[in-house]
Amino acid sequence: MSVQDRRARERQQRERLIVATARELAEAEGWDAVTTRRLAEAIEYSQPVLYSHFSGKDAIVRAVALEGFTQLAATLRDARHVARSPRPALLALARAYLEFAHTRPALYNAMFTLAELPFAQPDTPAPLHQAFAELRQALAPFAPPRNVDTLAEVVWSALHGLATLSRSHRLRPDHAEQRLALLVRTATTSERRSS
Amino acid sequence: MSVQDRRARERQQRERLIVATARELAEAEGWDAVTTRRLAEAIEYSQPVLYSHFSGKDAIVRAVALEGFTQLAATLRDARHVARSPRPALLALARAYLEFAHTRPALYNAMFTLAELPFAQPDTPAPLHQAFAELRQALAPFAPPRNVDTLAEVVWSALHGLATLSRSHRLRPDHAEQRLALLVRTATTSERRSS
DNA sequence: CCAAGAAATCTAGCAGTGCTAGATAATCTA
DNA sequence: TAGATTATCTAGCACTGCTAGATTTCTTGG
Repeated sequence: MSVQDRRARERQQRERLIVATARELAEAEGWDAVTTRRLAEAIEYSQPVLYSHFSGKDAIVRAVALEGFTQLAATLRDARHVARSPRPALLALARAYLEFAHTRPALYNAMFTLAELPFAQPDTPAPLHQAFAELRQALAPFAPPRNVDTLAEVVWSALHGLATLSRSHRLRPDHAEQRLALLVRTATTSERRSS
Repeated sequence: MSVQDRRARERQQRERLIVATARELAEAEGWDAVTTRRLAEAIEYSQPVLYSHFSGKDAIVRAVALEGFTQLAATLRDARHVARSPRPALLALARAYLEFAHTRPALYNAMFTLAELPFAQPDTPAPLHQAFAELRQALAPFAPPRNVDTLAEVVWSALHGLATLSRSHRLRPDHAEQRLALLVRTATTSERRSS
């Protein structure tokens, strides 16, 4: 059985190579540059090899997106943990979110517009749930327990909207900090836990 | 000179036909179905005719998007005017925005993810400015004059985020009303004009 | 160590895409 | 009505995602 083990290991490694290469190519030249031919050439295999790992190009994008959610979750966790009190923690998390979207636009795009990954559903992949959980945690001190999820969804929507709209040049570029401050202020003052 | 006038008129009419057909095809079967061939066939002309009106497919999508912003602005204005006091007006506007995005997903997609239309810039097309102005008006009673634009940008981001995330099944489907209520509540209570 | 079987990989091609050069048809002017 | 201008189409290019069938590589029993 050792032969099959080795083969499985090599397959897995090559699969990781495909996903990593797709991500790098997208981050370097945009998703338009990620064609099956270019991707195959970059990993030094022929096109059909891609289809022995993934059902199609969509599935590759989805894999990149999933990887992105793992990274985003880690980024948010780190940001949340540097601050000690709840409000600075939320501010740091929000800032980290927007910076993630801004510095890795291709990856963010895969996560939110290219790939179709169900979220609020039973079969939600773990990384997605985890990223949302970070936001939820950061907001818990500011909402009555029953409403934390709703607040998290709204704040997440706001962050996502800020990220995408500012990316498409639809928000004033020099007011990012004001928007962030306003968002955190409203999210933390309107729904006090004690209410 | 009457001949040229008639020709210009016919050209303009055909251009409108192209844009309308593109929109209808997209709303009926999604943007993937809007290929230059199918579009040409639908307007009963050959492909190159499209390129005598538009520089490429992108420009057609952009025209559809622009038309969409005109409609959105009108929808928001109507919603805002049915209510008499500021808060119900904002609630109605927000609801109308989300309903617009929900009932016309292809059009909304063209407006916000497919087409590249600069916004917060000197050469922003009028319909875009107008749609934003409606939101601005609805929020004016709830923010100090200096911050209206910032508040409008954040609320718009939240609405856009709610629209796109719920469309990709990343928000709990049965909590749309709670999210809307929470958004309006926070937007209207945190930044009182008198502050 | 070698031949047969199995597994992995590649070559070549399909149907579709956006877009365009050059030929053809329709229209207007004199 | 002939010539010039304008409008339109046919045919094709280079690209896309994807796949059937040939080919090579590896594994294993004798």
